[in-house]
Amino acid sequence: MALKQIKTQRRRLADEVYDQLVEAIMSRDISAEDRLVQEKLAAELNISRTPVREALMRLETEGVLEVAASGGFRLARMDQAEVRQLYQARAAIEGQAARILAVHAEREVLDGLRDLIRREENLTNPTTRDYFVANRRIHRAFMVEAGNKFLLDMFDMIWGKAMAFHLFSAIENVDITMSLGDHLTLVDAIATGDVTEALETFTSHIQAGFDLQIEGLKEVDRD
Amino acid sequence: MALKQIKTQRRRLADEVYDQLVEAIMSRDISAEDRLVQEKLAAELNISRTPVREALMRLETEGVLEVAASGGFRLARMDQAEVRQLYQARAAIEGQAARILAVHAEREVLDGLRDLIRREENLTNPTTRDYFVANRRIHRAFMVEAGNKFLLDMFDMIWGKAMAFHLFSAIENVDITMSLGDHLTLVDAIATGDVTEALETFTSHIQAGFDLQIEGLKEVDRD
DNA sequence: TGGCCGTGTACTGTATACAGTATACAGATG
DNA sequence: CATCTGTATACTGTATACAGTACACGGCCA
Repeated sequence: MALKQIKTQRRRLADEVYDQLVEAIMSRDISAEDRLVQEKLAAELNISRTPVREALMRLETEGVLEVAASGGFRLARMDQAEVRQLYQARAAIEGQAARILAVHAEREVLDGLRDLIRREENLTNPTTRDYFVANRRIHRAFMVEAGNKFLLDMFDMIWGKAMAFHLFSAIENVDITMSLGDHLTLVDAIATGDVTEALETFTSHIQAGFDLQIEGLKEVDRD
Repeated sequence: MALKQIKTQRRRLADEVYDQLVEAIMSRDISAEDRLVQEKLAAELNISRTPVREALMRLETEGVLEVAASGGFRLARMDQAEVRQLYQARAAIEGQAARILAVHAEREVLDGLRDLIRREENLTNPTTRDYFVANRRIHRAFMVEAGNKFLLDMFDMIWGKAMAFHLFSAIENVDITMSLGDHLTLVDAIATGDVTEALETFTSHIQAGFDLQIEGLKEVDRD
């Protein structure tokens, strides 16, 4: 008898609030101007302030939110210098994962990655958000296979921030298909087993994403 | 009239609790067997459970604590595989900082780092903890100079975990002086301006730390 | 004596109450 | 009319109260 363990994962209300906030941020229901106030949110969700407070503070330590001048929280802002830093950090994390994979990855793992990429990139008429989600899934798959939980944590943290700023998603104004298809070459680079090759390929893929990003930001500024 | 700005840094009780817990963990006042219970801690500190709870949960998300089976929190455990992963992550972060520094660092910055290293390494009869603190200060200085706040955050997170496990401190049973003096060569590697050279030097320095660590863990196990 | 079951207890999560603080606004004063 | 000051209020941080849950322990039965 092999029953599946009932996930007794302690599910706290704060987690629920957290998820809802993330969802709301991603779908732009929460804009940069909105002020998030504990009491108001609590009333809206029909729960007490305590779990709301916890979720907000968590998002704050993650750098997604920041305390507004006159109380409450606001979406954190990121200038171009910080965006560059975020991409640098991303390169560090994902580059390391690539190195690990180049040394350890077996054929089946790589094939699995290829399958996933083909599936995820098969988007019909995708929105920016669809692209962001697919892109994240693909990149995250590499991290998971690298099998380092700390790197994975950091990946999630970075992409969490990116989510808040609608980054890494190749802005609406730029042709996002440019980046698609490129992911398979990442797998190829790993398959060579050459650590430097893998690192370089990942780094330049991410660099290309950064360039797209900057391009997109410029377009937005032009409005 | 130039009055000094009163530090309006919102200081929450939770921060105070957090600091005290970190301090207690570092000085081994909290051992792996201890169970941290909100109510007890609150009573001991003579405050309410709320800020205690916040501090504990923060340490949990940072991976320093974990929920104990029968309620309360306990120091998280780390097996050798995880230690290896932590060092891998460390190499990713600090290696990237080294690359950045190799490209950008000016002479004065490097001289400043050399000064700091000489000061910090000048330990008379150091305890393991002294060594840990000095080591962290040195490595953190590199990160600060690299000027990437995300990498710095991750550095702090990694070393926070390390603190909880008394890692990175070159275990008592191993000659810690082996690692001292090595730090100056890190600066030299950066000074060459060669990105690969800088990365390699940092990586192998960290690798050496890992080897020492494993050595130390074996010694402990032998008891 | 060993296993099982019910009850007590210890601890958590959530709600609410209270007090302090910073901001905003209105009124006063030159 | 502009600037300063006092007061209201909006929001937070902390304390406390309440209810649910999971574990442990002791008693009961085989």
